[in-house]
Amino acid sequence: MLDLKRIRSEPDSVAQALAKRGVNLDVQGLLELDARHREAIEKTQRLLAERNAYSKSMGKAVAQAKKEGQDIEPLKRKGEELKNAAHHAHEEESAVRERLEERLLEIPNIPDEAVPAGESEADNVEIRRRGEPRRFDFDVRDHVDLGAPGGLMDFETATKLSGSRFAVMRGGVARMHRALIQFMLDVHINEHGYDEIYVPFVVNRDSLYGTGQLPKFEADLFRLEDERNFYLIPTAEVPVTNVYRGDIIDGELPIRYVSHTPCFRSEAGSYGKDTRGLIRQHQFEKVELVQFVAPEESDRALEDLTGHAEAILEKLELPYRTVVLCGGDLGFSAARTYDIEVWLPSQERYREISSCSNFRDFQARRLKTRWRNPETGKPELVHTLNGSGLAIGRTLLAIMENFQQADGSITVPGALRPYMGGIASIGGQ
RNA sequence: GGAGGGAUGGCUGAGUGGUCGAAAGCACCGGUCUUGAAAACCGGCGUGCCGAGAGGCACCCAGGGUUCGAAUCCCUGUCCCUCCGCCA
Repeated sequence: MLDLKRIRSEPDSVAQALAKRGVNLDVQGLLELDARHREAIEKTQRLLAERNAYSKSMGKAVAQAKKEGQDIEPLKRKGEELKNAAHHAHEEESAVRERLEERLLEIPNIPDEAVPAGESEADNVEIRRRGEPRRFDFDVRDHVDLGAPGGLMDFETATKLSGSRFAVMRGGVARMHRALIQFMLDVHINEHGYDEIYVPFVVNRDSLYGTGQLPKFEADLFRLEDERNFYLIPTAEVPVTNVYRGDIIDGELPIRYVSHTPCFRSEAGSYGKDTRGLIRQHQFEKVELVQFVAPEESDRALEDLTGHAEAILEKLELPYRTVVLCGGDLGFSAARTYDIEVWLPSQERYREISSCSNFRDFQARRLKTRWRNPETGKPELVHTLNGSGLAIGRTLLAIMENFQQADGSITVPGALRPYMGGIASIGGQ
């Protein structure tokens, strides 16, 4: 959520910044609502103050009237009038506030100044490239073909069990999938200073509002048929960031959490896109990095966090590049995002494997997550960040494709072997 | 699933429908005293919103209601605790 005070004080620069992501903000309408809202507040408060003062004097007045044998009814009637006036004013105020909040909740975050202009993925700007794509002296297979023998990767069975966009994995592939989770968690805990946290995979609506999936992106979510309004998490970002919803954080910042969770996405509107293989699934695993930091630290924190995700690719010897998302490709809540893309030999291009974002105070304002700034002693909004470190399924398929051998077997990257009982290769034939 | 009890400021814990944003203690911050510290004493010590300011308004789990007036009464929901049942 944007700071209404900022929209009020510099409406043009806000509108201009949002234009960079292709959003046309109705500043005029917003400011009008805001003005009406504040008028309504003042009116309500004035009437309430009157009512309160009158009520306070009632005790004595009633006693006095009784002593003199007077009728109390007129006194009550005056009070009732005051009550009704205040009540109506309050209802009006609530109605205006509701409309204002509805609008505010649908406005995306303001992109950083440094975010490049652009409309789509094609306009993202590459900032670094690491590792050399391998040259193959045989015909490259994609992960679907590599995983087919022995049903190591079995999409037909998954379709029977559930439908399209699900996977069944067996044997060495399933084992590597599990190994990747352990490997990534260990690296982030031991080398990057994150605390592991385990969270629910089912969340309520408040949590989804907090991080920004709702109200606008309901269609991307799986909702449980349940009167409690539960949703399956689309990413660990939701439960992990919501850990501090409504809190004033007591301890020191930064707080760094790493969490492994499954993620569920209905992928509405993606029909015909990446239908083959593991790239786009309704269910996938992810190791997620989440940070809560002091505002002045968030720029550096994003660089750090992105580096932590990149470190995994380097340890796994996977070629990748990192891009800055342009305004048009930026997610709803993000002010700045780096996508890390891994090289896929079968597609001869880089594909997203991690997305690392700085949300600044956008999520914190929705979440009401604050910390006590030691310099001012006052509660202030924190900055939140997160990034995949990494998406497990996509890492798995990247390893399969990049480490494939002519016989169809897959060499296990050195860093992963301790997590797979020391074996050097899986699959094959 | 059944029966009962509860939710008050960082913590503990009072609170009769009116003068309660709320006693008291602890913790914390500042001061006096002290060579220093402790003790003692004095003062301060929640959050948000409106307002140029003075000040005002709201918040005692959440949302409704009764009342001139609600932390206190009523309804609904959430969460926690105890007991029974079931269960990985």
